[in-house]
Amino acid sequence: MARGLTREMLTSAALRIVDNDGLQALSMRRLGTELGVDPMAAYRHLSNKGILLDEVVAAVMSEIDTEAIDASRPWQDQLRALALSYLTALMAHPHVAPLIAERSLRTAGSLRVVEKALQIMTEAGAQLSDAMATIDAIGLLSAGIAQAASAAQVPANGTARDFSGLLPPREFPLLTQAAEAGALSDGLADVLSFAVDGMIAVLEVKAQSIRASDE
Amino acid sequence: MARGLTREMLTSAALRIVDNDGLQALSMRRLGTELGVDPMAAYRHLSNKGILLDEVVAAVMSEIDTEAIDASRPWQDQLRALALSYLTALMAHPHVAPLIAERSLRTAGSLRVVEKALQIMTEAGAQLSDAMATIDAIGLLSAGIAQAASAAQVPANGTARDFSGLLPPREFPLLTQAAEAGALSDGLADVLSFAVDGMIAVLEVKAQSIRASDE
DNA sequence: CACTAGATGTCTACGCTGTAGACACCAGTA
DNA sequence: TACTGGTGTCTACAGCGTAGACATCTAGTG
Repeated sequence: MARGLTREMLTSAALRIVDNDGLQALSMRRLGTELGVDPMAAYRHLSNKGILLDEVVAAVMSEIDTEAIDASRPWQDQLRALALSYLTALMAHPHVAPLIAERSLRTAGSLRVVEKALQIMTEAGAQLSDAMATIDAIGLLSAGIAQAASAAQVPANGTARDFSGLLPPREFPLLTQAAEAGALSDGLADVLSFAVDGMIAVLEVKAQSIRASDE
Repeated sequence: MARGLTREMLTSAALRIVDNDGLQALSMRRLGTELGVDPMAAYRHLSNKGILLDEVVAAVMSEIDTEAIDASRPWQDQLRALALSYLTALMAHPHVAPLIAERSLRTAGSLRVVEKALQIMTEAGAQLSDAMATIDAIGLLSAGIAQAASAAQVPANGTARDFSGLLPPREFPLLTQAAEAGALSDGLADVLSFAVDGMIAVLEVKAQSIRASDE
């Protein structure tokens, strides 16, 4: 009867399944098999599958390392580091990304990170609403990037991706050029830093103008 | 026997179902019911459900209005307008957003938009890789925003969202403040324009420095 | 020590899903 | 008129999440 089933065992087994075989592979039956236990056993610890998914999201979120950010560095670097930590955690479990995007980006587990980011930016003189926008953008972008990475890995049952060879150069000259330069599928991660740099630029300008009007 | 079933009828019925009742409501059986036809009839026109979903994505993409962009305006405005068109199309069908995020952001239907955006930015002196990054960011952010909007509408089967009343102010002072200011759930759409403005700023600076080194 | 109450794992079963395969019919061509 | 290919229908299968009954093991109480 294997009396020792716990929420943590279920969560980590679930995460293992998702990491190895993708999100669609995570069924309650598969989860049971993975732990050598009846599928229904999970329901003694988790009232439904949704809760299990929340738990998986929380597990990934808990891997984000906020302590590694050096508070002595300029706020711009801190923000960049935080964004990178976030993306890194997600990219470690790309198949979880759809869950993160779907189940709100601010589930309990990520509150810690959000608070940290707010702190960095407001101390730098940013307005709360701008800081929130920046955070949302970082979260959404990271989730999107990870999701794209996940989708690229899984064949995704009969969908026609990868038209690399077959896009008509007449109609799409620039796209063709970009594809040939490899700018399409590569460097999706650069998108985040590009966007973050952009938002930092805006925050800098705004903070400066506020400081100027204060004097 | 209703001899007149077409791919378009199936696609538009599917989109109607998704818009009204969410993505999880779209089953082949439901699709059949919607059209007063046997569930299996759809398989005469679409080899599997994945193709149907691709078709739905394409339908939404086709609603993006690239012609409405005024070429006489400065490129910054054009880019902003394009981003807004993209988001608007997605927000018209928020429940489709997960599909768009999952099935690559550059399915056939959106190539047109991507090419247009590339054109705007390269004519303004941007490098192709930077332009691609900007486009990816716009696409991912729009999809993320729409997805968040979709998730907020659907109760999402037993997940604990909306901790508005119950987040401990001691631990999360800034978050609490932001929540009280309503900066959390409102204005997700502002996130896109904030990020776009940021990336425009970066593109401007880069273009300027390139022009300077040319002389 | 005996007994009980609760927690936990197991089993069966229901209605849902996508879709394979056989069948029935109808339109157009030879 | 006979046939052929396209289309809609029907049945069936394996898989899903999970409700509800049952069995068993553990801890606490007298």
